Amino acid sequence: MATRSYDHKHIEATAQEKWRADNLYQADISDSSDVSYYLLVEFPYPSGDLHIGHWYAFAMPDIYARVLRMQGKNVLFPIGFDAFGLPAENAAIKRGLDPKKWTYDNMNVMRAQLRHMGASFDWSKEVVTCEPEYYRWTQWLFTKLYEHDLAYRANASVKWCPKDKTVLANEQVANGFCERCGTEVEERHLTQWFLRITNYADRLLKDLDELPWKEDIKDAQSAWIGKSTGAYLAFKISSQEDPLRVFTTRPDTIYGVTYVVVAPEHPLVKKLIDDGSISNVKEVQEYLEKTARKTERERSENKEKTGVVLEGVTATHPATKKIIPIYIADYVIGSYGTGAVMAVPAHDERDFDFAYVHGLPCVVVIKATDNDTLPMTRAGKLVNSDSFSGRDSVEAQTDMIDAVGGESATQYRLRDWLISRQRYWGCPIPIVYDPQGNPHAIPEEHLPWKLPTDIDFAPTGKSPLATSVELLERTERIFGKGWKPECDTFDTFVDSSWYFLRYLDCKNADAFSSSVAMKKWLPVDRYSGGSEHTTMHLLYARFFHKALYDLGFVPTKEPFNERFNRGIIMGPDGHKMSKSKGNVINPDDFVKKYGADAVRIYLAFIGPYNEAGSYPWNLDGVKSMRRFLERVYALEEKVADIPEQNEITVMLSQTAEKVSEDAQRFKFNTAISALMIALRALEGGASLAKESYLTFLKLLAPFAPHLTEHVWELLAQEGSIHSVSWPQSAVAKASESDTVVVQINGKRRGEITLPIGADENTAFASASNIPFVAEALKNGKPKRIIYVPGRIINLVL
RNA sequence: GGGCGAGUGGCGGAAUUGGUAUACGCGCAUGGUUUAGGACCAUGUUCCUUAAACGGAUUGAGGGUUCAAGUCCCUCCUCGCCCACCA
Repeated sequence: MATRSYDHKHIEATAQEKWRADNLYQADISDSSDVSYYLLVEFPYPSGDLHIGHWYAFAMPDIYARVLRMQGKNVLFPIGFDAFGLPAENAAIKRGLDPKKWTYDNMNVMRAQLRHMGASFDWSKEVVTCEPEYYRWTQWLFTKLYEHDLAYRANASVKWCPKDKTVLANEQVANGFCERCGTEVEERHLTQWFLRITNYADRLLKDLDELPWKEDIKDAQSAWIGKSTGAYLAFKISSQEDPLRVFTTRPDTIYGVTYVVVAPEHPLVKKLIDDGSISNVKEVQEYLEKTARKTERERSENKEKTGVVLEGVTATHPATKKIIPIYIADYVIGSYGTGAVMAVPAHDERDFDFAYVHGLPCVVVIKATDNDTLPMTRAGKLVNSDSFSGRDSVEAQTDMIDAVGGESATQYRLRDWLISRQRYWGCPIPIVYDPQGNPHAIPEEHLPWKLPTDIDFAPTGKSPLATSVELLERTERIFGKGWKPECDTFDTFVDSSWYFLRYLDCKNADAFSSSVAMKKWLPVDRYSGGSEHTTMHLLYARFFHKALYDLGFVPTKEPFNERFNRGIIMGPDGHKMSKSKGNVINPDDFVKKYGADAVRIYLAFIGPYNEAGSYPWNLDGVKSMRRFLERVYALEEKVADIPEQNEITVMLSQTAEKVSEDAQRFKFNTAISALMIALRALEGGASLAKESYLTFLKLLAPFAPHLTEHVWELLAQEGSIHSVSWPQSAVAKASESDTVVVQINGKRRGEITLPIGADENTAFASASNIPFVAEALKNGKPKRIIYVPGRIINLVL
C-alpha cells in the first residue's frame, strides 16, 4: 500500500488554468433539452477572506455539481456577491477607506480564493448586488411592489441598534439584541418603509406543505409565521362610545373573564388620560414612564407581572353584563392582536400570575378533575357558563363567539418586513418626496437611482445620504424645487431576495431577468445554505417570489424546490471557532501543506452534509486524506495493458452506484468511505487494468478534481476528466453465492454460503452442519424457521 | 416555559423497508523502516472473561411489540437548535 507524493501546487494551478481556458463549467441557459439542473448556494458577503465555513459552503455542493455534469445534466452552478452591507461602511468609518474600494478589493481576493478551491462555478453569470446594473432592478422591483401596495411607509415602533445606528427588522433581533453586532436594541418611533409580508402569511405557511424540505426547516418557518385562530371580542368601556376590542384564542372561556388588560402603548390609554376619564392619572403616568424606560428584553425576561388599574373607568362583560376593572400592564404586547386582552385567570398562566399579585377574582369555567391545578389551560366541559354549561368547550366555541357578538379571526406572529436602514452602503430606496412630503416612486427612466459619493460617514444616527449635496441637487433637478430624496437604503436582504433570478440573465439591460429562462430553470432544483437563514433570507425570498408571481413576473409560486441546511465546522476543541478562543482554523494553511483536494475530501468525510450538525476539525484529518490521495496516485504505477478483471469491474460498478446514491443525498462521507474500500480492492492485485483505474478516477474526480485531472493527463487521455461520462452502474452480481447469517433464537451462531436462490430446505440443511447448531438441534427440530433468502435464517427452538 | 432534533467505541461517524451493530477514518498499541525526529509500512483495536476464544455483555435508562429492535411503541434522563409574556 504505497504512497507517492505529488506536487499539489503545480497540479492545482495547471488544472485550474485548463478549466478556465476551456470554459468547462459554463452552463448553456438556452439549452432546450430536458436535462437542466439549477444548483444554488447562498452567495457570500465579500468580507475579504475565505474561512473554513466558506469552504464547507461551496466545495461540498461543488462535488454534487461535478457528479451531475458527468451524469449528463446541464448544470447551472452560479456564484456572485451579496456586496452591500455594514462591514464595508464600518471599514470606511474606521480606516478612512472608500466602502466601494474595500468591497471590490475583497471580491477580487475572494474570486481568486474560490478558484483555488477548485470550485466549478460558472463565473460568466456572476451577480454583484452593489453594481448599478444589478440594483437598478432591485429598485425597479421595489417600485412595482409599491405600485401594488405591497410596500408602504408608516410610523411605527421599531427596533433600533445603537451601535450600528440603524433600525432592524424583527427577524434581525435575537432576544432583544442586534443579531449582527450583539448590542441591546432600543425601541424607537420612526417613519419607515415596510413590505407587506403579512399579506402572504397564510400562503407562506400553507405552501410549505408542498415543499420537499426537511420538517425541521418547515417547522421553524411555520413557528415564525405563528398562526393563531380565535376571535375578536368587544368590551364596552364606561366613558367611551367605541368598545375595546381584544383578540383571544379561547373565546370558550369568556365566562371566566374577571378583568381586561391593555398594553401601555395602546391608544386608548392616551385617550382616557386626555379626556379626563381616569382618576389616578399620576399613578398611571408613572407606570407608563417606567415601562417606556424598559427595554424589550427587560419586559419579557422579567416575568413578574406589574400593572396599574385604571380608576374611574370600567368595562362591561359582554355575556354576564358584570362591571369589571381595566388594567394597563406590560405583559400585554402592544403590537400583537389588538394590543388588549381579556383576562381569564383560571385558564391562562399569565392572567393567573397577574390576578394573584393584584388580588383579582378567579372564575373556573372548564370542569376540573382531581389532578388539575390552576391555571388549567386545556379544553374540556364548560361550567359556570350560563346556557353553555355542560357543553364541550371546543364544540361550543363558535356559538359562544356569536352569543357575545364577536367575530372569528386569525392572527399571525409575523410582522411586516421593515426594510429601511439609516446606512450608506446599501441600495438607495427609489423614492422622492414632493414639497408636501408625499412619497413618489422614481420612474423607470431615472433608474438606477445611484448611490451618491459625496457623503459624510461620521455616524450620527441620521442617514448618511442626507449629507449628500449631489443627491439633493439631482432630486431637485429632475423633479423640481422643494422635492427631497429618501435618504435611507434597503436592508441587504432585499438585494438577496431575487439574486437567483438574475443569474439566469445577468447582463440583461431591459429586464430583471429573462422570462424564457425563468420558465425553463425555475424553481431552483436544490438550494444549499446556512440554517441561520431559515427565518430570514429563506422566508424573505419566498415572500418576494410570491409577490412577483402575483404580479406576473415569475412563473412559479415557490422559488426553491429542495433546501439543504449545512452544518458548522467547530474548532479542534469542539467549540465554535473564535479568535478569542484561539481555535480558528485557517484553510489556507492546510491547502498550502496538503492541497485543495485533501481539504475538500476531509470536509466531505467529516460528517453527513444533509444534516445541519456541528463537526469538530480534526488536526490529523486532512493529513490522512492526503495519504489516501497519495495511494491513489501510487496506483498509477501498477497500471498495465491487461484486460479488466470481471471481479474488479463488478466491484467498481457497485461503487459507482453507491457514490451516485450518496452524492444525490448529500452524504459525501459515505461516498468517500466507498471509494476508500474500492481503492483497497484495487491495490490488491499485482497489476491493474488501465480501464479499471480510469473508472476509479472518474468516481473520485468530483471529490478530488485536481489530482484526477493530472493523472488523466498522465495516462494520455483526451480532454478533461470532468467532461467524460459517469461510469455505468450496471447491477451485476459479484458472485453466484450469498452469505447467509444463521441465528438461533435471534442470536448469531455462524454463517453459511448458499447458491443464489437456495430454498429453505437447502438453507436449513446447510445451517445444521454448523457444530454449534447441530449441538442445539440434538433435542429435536426447531419450532419455527424464518428464512430470508440472501440475508438470514433464524431457527426458533 | 413551548416546539423540533439527537443520544452508537477514546474521537468524527456507518448501518434503504426491523434482518451480521460498531463500516470508513482519526487516535492508540505492538512491530518494521529511519542516524534521530517526523513521515511511511504491517498487524491489532466496542467492552468483559481469556493464553486465545468458537464464551458473555453491549447502541442514554427502564419497560413493551416481534422469530428478530440502534431502527417501531410507552415512561424517564441528558444534550443541541429554534422560539419565547404572541393571549
